[in-house]
Amino acid sequence: MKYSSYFLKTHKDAKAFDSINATLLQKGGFIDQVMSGVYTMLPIGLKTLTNIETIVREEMNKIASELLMPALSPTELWETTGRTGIDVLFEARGANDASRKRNDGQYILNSTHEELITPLAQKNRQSYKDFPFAVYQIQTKFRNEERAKSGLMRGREFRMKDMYSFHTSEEDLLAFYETAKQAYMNIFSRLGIGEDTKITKASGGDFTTGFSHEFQTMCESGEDVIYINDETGEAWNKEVAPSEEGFTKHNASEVGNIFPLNTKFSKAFDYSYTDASGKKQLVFMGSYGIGTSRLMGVIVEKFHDDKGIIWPESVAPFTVYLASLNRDDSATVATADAVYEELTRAGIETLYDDRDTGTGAKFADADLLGIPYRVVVSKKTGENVEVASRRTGEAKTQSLATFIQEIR
RNA sequence: CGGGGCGUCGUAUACCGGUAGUACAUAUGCUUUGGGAGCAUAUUGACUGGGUUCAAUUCCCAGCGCCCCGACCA
Repeated sequence: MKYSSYFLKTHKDAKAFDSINATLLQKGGFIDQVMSGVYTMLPIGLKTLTNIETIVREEMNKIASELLMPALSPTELWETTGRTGIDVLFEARGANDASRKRNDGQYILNSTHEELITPLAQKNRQSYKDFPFAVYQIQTKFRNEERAKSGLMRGREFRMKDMYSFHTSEEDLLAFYETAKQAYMNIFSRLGIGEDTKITKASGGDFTTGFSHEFQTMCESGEDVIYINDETGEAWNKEVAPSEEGFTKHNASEVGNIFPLNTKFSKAFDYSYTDASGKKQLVFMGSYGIGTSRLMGVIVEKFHDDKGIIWPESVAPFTVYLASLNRDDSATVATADAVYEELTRAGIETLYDDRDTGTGAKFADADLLGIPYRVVVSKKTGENVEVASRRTGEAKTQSLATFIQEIR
């Protein structure tokens, strides 16, 4: 991608927020705030988010089928489960409904999709032979948080992967639950935060008398507090309130949450399957969420320095930032063009800074945008290119062919 | 939902009861070109509604919005 034709604008003097991810992502032109807790994903931001979601999708496809449910749903579905009173729910109505004397609040902007998936599963899976199964989606969710804050870490409209599993017994549900846990850890490892992400026991809410589990990424700016047992390494959510003795406290951000729903929703929707003997039995369900846009914020919180973001290679919007210097020298420009073509042909995602700006501006953008490798072509580099690692800061001059070979 | 702060060019900010200033950005020209370049010129602004006043961007009230702290977060 050529910088000159990309819809990208960095902001040298962007406002500094207390939240690092809000500051850096806006300064780097990844996101644009529309209102409190609501952001546009700009092209380079969307590319990053898509990389995160692709990793999530690849791991989820191993255990579930992807589908896409609507953001809008009829209020009736939520009345079935009695969850219309949840104060984070957004209601929606047509702009002219009032003058047409129709009822207000006929629709809900979904904050989660148990109310939609349960009747959908019921339409399609009624025999014990059809079980177990799991479906998931990556979709935009709406929650009217009483206080949106911290950039992407707590929005009112945000991206989430939600999966739902269906079983004929609690044992089968719990077995799948463990499979999902493993899939989640695979995802967090691929995103570069595996070692810092703990599975914590948390309250099961009104779904179960047992625990639910949260995936908490240790992070200074996280809004949760977790307790890790010094001996066993077991982690607990603050709300479960273990004694503090023998535990180490960490700030953390909740990047995933899994719930054994058991029969709460199948009861509400009267969703039963027919067993081998012809009897009706209630379906057991589980739900599993990962906040993909929040993950993007958490990754920035964890990987940055005073110059900008340091994306892990797996999520970086581009692999290479090609800084073309000496744009007034046609031979050097020709070399840079050739390097760009070569990188592109090698399948390496490259942001080619072909702008006619000063060197400082290019280097500053390379650092701010957090692209893993900065490749410089200038009068100095001649037949070679200069390659600098964003993470280590180390720079070396080498042939392009060697560089391509090294990173492939 | 409680508390605090704020609302001024595209962005970040300053001043002011009577002509709103600066920086960045943008445009043009010249000079620059290995760490957010320099000079010159130009363009662009008071959240909304009400009140006080001869006069309100400034003071007061309300609404809306944003930031921060706390509570909340199935």
